[in-house]
Amino acid sequence: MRIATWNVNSIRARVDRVVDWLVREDIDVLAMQEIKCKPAQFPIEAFTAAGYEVEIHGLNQWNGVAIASRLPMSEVTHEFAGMPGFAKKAPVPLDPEAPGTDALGYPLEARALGATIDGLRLYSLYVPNGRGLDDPHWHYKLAWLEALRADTERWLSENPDLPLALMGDWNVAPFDGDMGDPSFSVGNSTHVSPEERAAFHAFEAAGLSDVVRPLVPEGYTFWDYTQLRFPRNEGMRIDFILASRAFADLVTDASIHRDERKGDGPSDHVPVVVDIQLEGEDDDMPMIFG
DNA sequence: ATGCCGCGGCTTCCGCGA
Repeated sequence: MRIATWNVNSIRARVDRVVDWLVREDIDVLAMQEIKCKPAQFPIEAFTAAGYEVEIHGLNQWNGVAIASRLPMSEVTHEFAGMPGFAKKAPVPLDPEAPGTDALGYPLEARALGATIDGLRLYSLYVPNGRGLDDPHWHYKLAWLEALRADTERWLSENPDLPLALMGDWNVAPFDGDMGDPSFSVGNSTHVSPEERAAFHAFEAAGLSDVVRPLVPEGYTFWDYTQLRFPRNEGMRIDFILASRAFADLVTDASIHRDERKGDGPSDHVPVVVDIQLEGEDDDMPMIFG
């Protein structure tokens, strides 16, 4: 079974590239971020024709997450408990009872989508960008990560053997080698501040691990469109698959599909893939006899 | 301090992204 995550930067602008890649790479499940549309605008027909069903969580032209799967999806959830919302200016009045708002009354954004597939609990996540170290959005980012970590800890305390994978655009470069964009300076920019890195590494204390890095130690997953960042390979590693022990034990391979940043009309992110071997699942490799 | 690119929309500029 091949599971992937990809920030597609508008599914309407990218649908042909995404579906071509799904088929070519024999992907079973794809967690997408930044679909940038509402469900009615999502080009679902192209996915259906290729044999995928799609769950979509999109509220407007910003953010938006989806999961495409060849296998049935169940227990589909939007958001997670305690997920904070955001607005540049506090809504007037702040009404926690209003639909689509958090406990303070701030509007929730479409940044998390969960589904159970073949016993695996999978999330497509789009962590807030942060914008700047003195920006309210940066505090929102930290609160959002902390709420997700608290939920993760609760899910795993209730079910320690849960095969859980949190997949997506984390907007954090956890190690110095993950940051190759010279416009970011470690300690003084978003994505590489001590606070963001601590918020990311707290998921390890909660029982998750990066299941791609041990198999793919090097490589970026994002390159800015401007300033020749891709040809100069000045990118960042910010897209991750963090998984519970039960999920990590199933992983047989992983890859970062750097070539998807090439050619006409690429996303600024590339897909990150894990291969897993489920109990009783036929190995995808052909058996060689004799 | 801004544009560089690319996206979407109450579109011909602006907000946002990382």
